[in-house]
Amino acid sequence: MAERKELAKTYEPREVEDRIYDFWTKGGWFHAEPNPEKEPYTIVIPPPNVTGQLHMGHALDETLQDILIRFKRMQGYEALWLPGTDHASIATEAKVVEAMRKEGLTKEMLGRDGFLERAWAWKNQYGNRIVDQLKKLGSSCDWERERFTMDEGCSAAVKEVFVRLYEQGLIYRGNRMVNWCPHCNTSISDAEVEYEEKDGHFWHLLYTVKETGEKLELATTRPETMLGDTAVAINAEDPRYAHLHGCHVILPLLDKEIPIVCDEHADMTKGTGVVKITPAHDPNDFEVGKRHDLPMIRVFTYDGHLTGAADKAAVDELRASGRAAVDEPEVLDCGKYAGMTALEARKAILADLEAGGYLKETEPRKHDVGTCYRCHQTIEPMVSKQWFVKMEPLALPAIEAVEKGEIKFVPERFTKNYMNWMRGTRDWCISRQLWWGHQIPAWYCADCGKTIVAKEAPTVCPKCGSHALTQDPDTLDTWFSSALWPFSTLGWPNEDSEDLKYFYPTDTLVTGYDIIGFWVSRMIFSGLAYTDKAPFHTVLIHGLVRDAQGRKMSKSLGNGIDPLEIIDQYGADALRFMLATGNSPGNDMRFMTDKVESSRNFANKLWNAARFILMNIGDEPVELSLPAELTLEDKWIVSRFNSLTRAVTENLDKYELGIAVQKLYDFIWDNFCDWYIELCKGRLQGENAAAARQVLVYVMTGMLKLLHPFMPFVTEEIWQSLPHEGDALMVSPWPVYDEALNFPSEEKEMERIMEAIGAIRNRRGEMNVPPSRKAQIFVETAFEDTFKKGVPFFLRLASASEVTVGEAFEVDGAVSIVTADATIKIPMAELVDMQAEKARLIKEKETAQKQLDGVLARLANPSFTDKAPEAVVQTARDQATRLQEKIALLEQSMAQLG
RNA sequence: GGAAGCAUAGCUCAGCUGGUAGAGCACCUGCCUUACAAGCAGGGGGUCACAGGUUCGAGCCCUGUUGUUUCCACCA
Repeated sequence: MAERKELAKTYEPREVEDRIYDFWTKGGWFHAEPNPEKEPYTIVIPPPNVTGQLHMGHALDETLQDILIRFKRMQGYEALWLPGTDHASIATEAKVVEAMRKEGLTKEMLGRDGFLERAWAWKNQYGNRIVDQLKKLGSSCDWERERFTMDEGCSAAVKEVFVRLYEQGLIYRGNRMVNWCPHCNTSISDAEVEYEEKDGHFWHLLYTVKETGEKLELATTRPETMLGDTAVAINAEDPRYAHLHGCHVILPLLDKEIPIVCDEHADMTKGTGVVKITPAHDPNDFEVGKRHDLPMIRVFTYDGHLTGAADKAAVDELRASGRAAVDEPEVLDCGKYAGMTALEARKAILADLEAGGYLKETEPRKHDVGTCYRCHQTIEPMVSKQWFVKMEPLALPAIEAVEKGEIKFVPERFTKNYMNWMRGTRDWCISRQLWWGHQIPAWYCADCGKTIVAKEAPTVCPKCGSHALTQDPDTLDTWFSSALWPFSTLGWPNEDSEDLKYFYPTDTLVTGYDIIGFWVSRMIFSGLAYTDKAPFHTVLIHGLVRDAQGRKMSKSLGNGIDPLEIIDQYGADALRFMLATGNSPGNDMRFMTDKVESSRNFANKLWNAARFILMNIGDEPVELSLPAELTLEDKWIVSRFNSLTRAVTENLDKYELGIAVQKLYDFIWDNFCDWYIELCKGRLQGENAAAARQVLVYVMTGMLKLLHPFMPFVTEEIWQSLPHEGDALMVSPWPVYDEALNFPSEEKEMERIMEAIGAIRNRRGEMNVPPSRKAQIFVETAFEDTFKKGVPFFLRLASASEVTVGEAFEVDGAVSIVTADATIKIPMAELVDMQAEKARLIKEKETAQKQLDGVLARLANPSFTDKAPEAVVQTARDQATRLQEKIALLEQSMAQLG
């Protein structure tokens, strides 16, 4: 048994948390190893951005994971919580570029190697910050296994997957419509585009039909793309334009002839039914262009300016050399507009259109604009040569696995969310024009144009023998490596890895609903495709932590609350408890300081209960088992605790963490502190103190265990101070329900006494009698044995000076208090207004009568007694009996008052 | 346009497979009762958004309505 310590007067988390965390780490209890004696339980952390800072969303996510991991660890599983960080390509690169900008440096000035050196230095400087912050929360991660998405193992996995998919034809490179962010200077995937409503305009333009000379009106929100128009489209069914089939229009400003095509994309009901077609800069137009074999003309450079002579020359040269892809778009020399930004070009082009009489009208209009999820700049749809993952063959098994129940979402409704995403997903653009990330393992031969995809850099072109090979400069989407996280961190692609064999597939994935599409879905199809197994069986989805007004916490609003400040002020346990309480799975929650405060108060309550026990233990040795003889109140609390054990365990198994923690809170505060400790106080002064101490320690220890996953620090600290077996609470065995400790009849008896005490307190309160005014009480009851056992409790908890239990008493000038099991008479003549007393009894009888009528009405209904379950009917009968007894007792009291 | 969530006490939210409404905070009353005033005892306060339906019985299931939030798609 370890040495016991004195506990400070109030719980001071700041003095406890770091010390306890250190103690756990030194104990090595966070570490997991393949162990054939035990069942594994594995969670991989959703890796936070390596240069990020801990925010409330992380705090919630980590808290839930730590609760599950600590619970399973105590249950005897080999519990592994595998931590790590994500390289977060765009976010990190942007930060590094920004820092460089302040020094007057650009990426180009440093070159790729120089830039990467700085990026790694940045990562090494800030990468540990988030890890340290996770520790502050109490996260019991296996830090010996910490991983990074760009470390050697994860990089090997990335290359392996890329090469495999390429060989299977599931990765291809081509000119496709992508979302181009001119600010981040890279393509981004469809999932990374966020739509925001912005004020814009609808410009109505007039194009002249070559054959008929008539003006054709069409509307556009992006006039700056018109230089790249290669057709206008009408609907074949549209009677207004039937006569124009096969005709042409003259494109203003360029004075160029382009065809009128019939295409279903032209919607007769929208606008004038005529739509301009810019295949290189609009996703729909791209499709129209393909259907009608229209030329694609690019008018934007990749950094968002209009193209000029040099841009055109570069592509023309590529074409002349024969190395251009067949689908390489043409580039226009935009002449006077060349070099303008999209916005400048829009102004200039509109001015010229107006001057030429081509602008009919400008209509203000709100519309949704695609923006980059990182920088929120308007994205330009653009045809660009990128790498893509062919999604359909990968999505099908991923849909099936969820349909078959191999993977379950909790709550279940998020399955639909996932399915929608999976079914609707288009090919995934995975190349990014960034340097921070996994460089694409593809090399191009300068001499013959051959593409070589390999895990190792080739030295010679297998087709022509040339040595002029250059690697694709692009890197992969961050989510490409995150998708492999559940197995790349466990040793994959090495199939013989002991860790992989033992810990994979993992068990539970805990994450927010906002990244089901980004991440969860991609891990699922990746796991199925490369390991043949679903990477986890359960996805526990939680909501967002919002601010007190219900708004999303964001940097721009400045309404974010720093979890570290909350921890500093209230303690990690209070924060964790608050995040786990009063919230059902998948729902958003609001962050409110008073909720943290009340959690902090709860930690302090527990702390003081422990102080009380320690004070009473003193230097006495205490047996850790239950005493042989249990009193009524002992059996009551032990039995209640036994049920609590089952309820908490069941709810944790169902991922109902909020319900589990609520039950714990109620038991600890109400049953244990407010009742059991008070019930014990008398006994602790007497001869039977040892047994009471034993029960107190027994129940307290059990509560600490059940509460430990939620509030690890304070529970460990208390446990260490109490008599205990073993090294640490965090690795002590989880309590198990024991039928031998179930005492329903004692629970019932105790409740009779507690109800009577409550009724007395209530009456005294209503009559404003201070507790110091003790009074004699007479208990008339049919349960004499029970109430005789309760005598000491009445003395202590019901301000009784003397208690007499019997069948009937004649007491003059008494207040009558009636429960279902007893009538309590308190002679307090000087305090009693007999008229008021009588009125009160009448009112109470009326209330009881009303309730009784309701119950009797139900029982009188034959369809109720026939159809309702027997237990429900029986409850109603019992209720009726109790109410009848109560009414009888009330009548008796009224008769005595006269 | 498609889908989903939410609507319960003054506020923030629980209420798991239908059995007759709970907590925290706030409010009112009385208490420093030797673990805790970050506390103790007691109290007031709810047509469970609205309208129908199923059922012996609905906060919970079904349909519709309103308000609100979110996701996805589209918007020339």
